[in-house]
Amino acid sequence: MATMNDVAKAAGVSTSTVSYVLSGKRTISPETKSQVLAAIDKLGYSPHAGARALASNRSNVLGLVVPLREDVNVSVVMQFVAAVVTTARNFQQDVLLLTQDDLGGIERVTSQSVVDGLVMMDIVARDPRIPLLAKMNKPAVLIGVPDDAHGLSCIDFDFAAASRISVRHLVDLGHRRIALIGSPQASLERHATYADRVRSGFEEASRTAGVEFSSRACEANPTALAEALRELVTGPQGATGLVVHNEALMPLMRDTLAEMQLRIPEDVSVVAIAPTDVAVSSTVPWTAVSIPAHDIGRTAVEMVMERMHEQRAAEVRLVVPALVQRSTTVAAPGSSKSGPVH
Amino acid sequence: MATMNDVAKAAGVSTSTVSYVLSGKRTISPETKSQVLAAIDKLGYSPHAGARALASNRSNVLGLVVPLREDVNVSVVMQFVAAVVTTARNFQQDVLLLTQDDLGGIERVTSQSVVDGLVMMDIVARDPRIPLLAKMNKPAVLIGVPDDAHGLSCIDFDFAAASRISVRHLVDLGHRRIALIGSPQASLERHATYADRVRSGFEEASRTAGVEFSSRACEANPTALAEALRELVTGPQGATGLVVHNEALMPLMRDTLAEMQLRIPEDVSVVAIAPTDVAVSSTVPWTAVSIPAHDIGRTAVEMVMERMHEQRAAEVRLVVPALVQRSTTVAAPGSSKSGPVH
DNA sequence: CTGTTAGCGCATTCAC
DNA sequence: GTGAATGCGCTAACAG
Repeated sequence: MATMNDVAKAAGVSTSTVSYVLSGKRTISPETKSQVLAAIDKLGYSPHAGARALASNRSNVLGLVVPLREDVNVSVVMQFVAAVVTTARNFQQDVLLLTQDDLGGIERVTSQSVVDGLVMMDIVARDPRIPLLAKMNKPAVLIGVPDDAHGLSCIDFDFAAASRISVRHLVDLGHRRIALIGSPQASLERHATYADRVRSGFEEASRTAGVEFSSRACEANPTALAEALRELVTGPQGATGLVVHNEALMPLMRDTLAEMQLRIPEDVSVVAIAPTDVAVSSTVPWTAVSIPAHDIGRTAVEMVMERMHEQRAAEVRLVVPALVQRSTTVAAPGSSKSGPVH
Repeated sequence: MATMNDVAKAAGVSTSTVSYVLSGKRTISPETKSQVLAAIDKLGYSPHAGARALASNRSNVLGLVVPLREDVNVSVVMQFVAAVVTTARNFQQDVLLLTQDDLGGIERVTSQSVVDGLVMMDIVARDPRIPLLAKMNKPAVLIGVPDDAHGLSCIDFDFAAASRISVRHLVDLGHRRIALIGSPQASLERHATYADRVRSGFEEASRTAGVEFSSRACEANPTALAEALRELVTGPQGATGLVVHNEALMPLMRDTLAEMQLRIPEDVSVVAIAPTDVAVSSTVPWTAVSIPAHDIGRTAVEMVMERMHEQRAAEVRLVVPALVQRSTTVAAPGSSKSGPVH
């Protein structure tokens, strides 16, 4: 409840001096500085965020728009959120949470200067929030790359490339019939950018390699997975290599295949496109392309902060994927290949 | 960028009039009111949150402290978060996110008046944040009941009662050897209040009923589950009835039991203590005590808001549990009971 | 290196 | 039913 004025009086200096020891925006002699700090300590002073926001025109709060849908993987969302909050703190910023569906919220917090900038997750191809966000005069970064970013900056994992290197890995191992088990139907239908890009990357790389391929969505439950596997692996497709991009399915994958009398990797090789922890937390770790959720979240905040002060051109950053071979991929049955060829 | 003054000029009235049409704190004639609203619309005016916070001493922001641990179930956390954000909006409040480990954050946002109140999740028995929070002069509500609430209000699901009715249900069905599969070890060790209470409720009710019982923690992976089941069910304990309080295990439960040649419910009856969606989203729905995460989150916000203006006594609210029998519990093998006896 | 001072945009108390 | 004036607590430009 003590104000800066109280501190100034107690320390026998002027208000601005107190302000400046706090902000460090001009040099203060060691003596006065220590007197001010002593007074601050003595009075238990802490600055009033609202007053500061009014005078400085900066709230030190970032908005984060998170999806709270059923079909997004919550653990990945949490990783993003954790990364964003942690990074924001490094920039002395707090994080205000907005939900996907609260369209008015974006406009409100931005026009009322509740936030200094925004990070928006789970972008879809033609996202109605983007033109809205672009109008508001605050720095914003999209996690995901929409069809038209309206001049906003984007950061994303290069899902298309992730898909392509997964395909190439399988092809190099001699697999000639491969399949993609993708996100739930709902993600595809709303054209979540990651889902679209994984699929197009998969199809493109498969065609280039000249292998037989097919792909399908899959819900996150054992029944749906079993059906997908029946269609793609034991069925007419007869795939021997699988790319799986569906975090929630990973814990079910091994058991479900086992029930169908299929062994990994002897009968079917599997590449996962999944967050690092999902890929390696299994008893037998997956050959996988890791989605570095933490890095992406951190970078998103850094990009917002970069644009906060200096005017800066919009950019699209894609995080380059890397495949790590673990125990779930081997040379195709009947193939002469004993390992990847480069 | 238009200010209230601009609006006042454009409407040919004074600033205070504009303020009052916005707040509704005094009666305004229809004519002036519509002129003001027209001016607001024309100028695209929106109030500056910082200025409002300074003048009114209210930020219209609630703080929410969420756990970002490994051992908490993220989907449940998300449900709470969604409920809190949604409810907060009904009270014209935004939500600022703080993480568990950011101890200084609680103090910062509260002493700087960044937030008007706080909701804190994942309380442990002797939570170091509680004395800290109690000192700050802002309304706060704990989700969970600690040993000493330091005068703060608490809301929680009555986990002890949930556990007791689960036990009684099994006992009524004739089960004489029962077991509890609980939260991961880490939750128990840090004395998360829900984990402690589920266990004590389980043991108390088992003793009262005079049945054999045992309980143990279980990590959220198939191997750990298999080991727990070997110990509790097929091992010397020979439990025929199981209470499971570990959301992340539920998707694995059926498969793991199947691998061990155990059928539900013929060989073992299972009661789940889990969020509603987890309990019913399975192919065969569980007999369960539902954790109403949404209700709890909503109530937490309501309690904070109640304490925002009027001084109000601290209280502890416990949400009463209810068990819904579905297909995973039947009379014990060899029991004469054909159903629950009341 | 330090002090003085004029706002930042809004809420609210008085006066009418 | 309306207006004028003051202050909320802080920042930053200006003056020294």
